[in-house]
Amino acid sequence: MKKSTVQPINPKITDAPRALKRSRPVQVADQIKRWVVERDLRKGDKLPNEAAMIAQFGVSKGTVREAMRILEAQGLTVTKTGPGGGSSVGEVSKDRAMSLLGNYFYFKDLSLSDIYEMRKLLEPELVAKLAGNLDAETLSDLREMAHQHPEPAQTPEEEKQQHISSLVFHARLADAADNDLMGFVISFMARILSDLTVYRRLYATPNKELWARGRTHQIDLVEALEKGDSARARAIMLSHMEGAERMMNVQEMRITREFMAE
Amino acid sequence: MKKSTVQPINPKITDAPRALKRSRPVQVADQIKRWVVERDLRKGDKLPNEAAMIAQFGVSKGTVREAMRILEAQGLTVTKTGPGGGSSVGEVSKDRAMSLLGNYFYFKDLSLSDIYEMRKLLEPELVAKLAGNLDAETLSDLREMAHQHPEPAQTPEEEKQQHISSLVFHARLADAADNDLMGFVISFMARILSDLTVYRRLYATPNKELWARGRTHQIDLVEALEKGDSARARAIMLSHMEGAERMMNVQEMRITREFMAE
DNA sequence: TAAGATTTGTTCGTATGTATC
DNA sequence: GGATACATACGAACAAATCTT
Repeated sequence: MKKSTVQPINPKITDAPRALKRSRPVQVADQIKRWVVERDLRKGDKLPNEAAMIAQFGVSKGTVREAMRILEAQGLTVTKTGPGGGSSVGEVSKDRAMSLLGNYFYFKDLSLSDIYEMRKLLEPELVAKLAGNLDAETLSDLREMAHQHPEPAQTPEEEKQQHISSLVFHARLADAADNDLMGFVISFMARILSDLTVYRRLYATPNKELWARGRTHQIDLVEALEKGDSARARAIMLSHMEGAERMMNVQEMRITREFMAE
Repeated sequence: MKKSTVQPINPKITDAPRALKRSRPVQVADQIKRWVVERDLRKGDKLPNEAAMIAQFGVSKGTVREAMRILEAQGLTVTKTGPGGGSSVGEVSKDRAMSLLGNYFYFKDLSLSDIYEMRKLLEPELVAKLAGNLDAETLSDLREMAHQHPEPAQTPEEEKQQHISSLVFHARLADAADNDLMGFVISFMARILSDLTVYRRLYATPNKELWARGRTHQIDLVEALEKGDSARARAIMLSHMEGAERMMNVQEMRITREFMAE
């Protein structure tokens, strides 16, 4: 087990006496954030333009621009040129949130078993909840994906492609969750797995048995979901996770050595 | 259940034909990221200084500075002034990663039951794994926290403080996890809960029974962890989660209406 | 302590690009 | 197409922080 220090949970309470020197642009960015929160601005709402901010904060154009870059980089604002342009509030996209979080794990060397431990806990529960509650469109999407690869992969490239398809299948399920937090975590794991650089080692030898089992699992799962059979859906997913994990558990995995943030 | 479109999982594959106009600073920031990844630079490693980048990329000083702000905002670099200063690679802190992810959920209106659903799945498993595997220091920290509030809260303010202490207890457990992903998710949930703005409603009426139960749970849990009794640790945690959830399940929760990112 | 060197931080003026009307 | 309103980018100068001697 890991030794670690107690993490401050709520900066507003525990970080009180810190008085770090924050550069002017960061201060401005913070003020703008506060401004947005105070007025409870939402997705499309516009911020003052450059000139107004220069006047408002008493800083130069360059400083304001740096501040806006900070907010943009965090996905909080978008900026357009031209008349009627300027900056406006923009909700953080799921994709960007995953990229930003991916940067954190870039330095962490997650193991495959870490990820599969989480998947085994979350994904069976997810499908159990989904059973009987999916709309027709989602079900037909899933069914289509399940039947997408009627033949075992012939080449490593095909094998890789099939694996990614499988992860898309899981992400589609995650998107159907009404629990946004659970959906995000599951999607994030699918994305990490699909970003692996070790494809070649993991999927170098097309594996007929794995292909057959994965395909059967998906088809059976869709059926259980449609019929509203929670217990069966859960069991299928757990079995699928265990199988996939067993197949990979020898490999040491490393997160894609690539910053994922846009 | 929610309708939603299929999310592209791997931008490198699915986003191929996008050719968004990226501003100069963003392009520069991306190039620097690639540069870092290619050379596999790590935590302290230094980047070229402003002057060198200006020459390297053929852009102005302002552009380089905006690029550096982008990287800083994502937690990827740190910059210092003075001789021997400049920018260097800096691993994304857990705290910042939580803030950035918090920005995503700012717009999402997570419900309390969403969070407790996840907590019930993850935290019992966490303590089951931890049982018998904690070092003496962590155990003594936990024991101390468990005994920290010998008396029930007298005021709403005390109540709030006790609740936060309890969340610190959970975060401390999360930090002891050897699964970084699981640890992060659990810590993140603790942070969201401690950032709630609805404190007054949730903890307005000091609740003796809740206090007694929470305290007993913590003390019993530490004992089970020390003795290596996985099953008991799991059961205690599950019971604790269920109790806490039941107490709160009437309330509609909203994420702190405050951008959390630094 | 003080001076000097180095590197980022900030400002201002000007010019250019871009979208809307 | 032209005018307008905005962001984008450049370059030169000076300010501030921090290290070294």
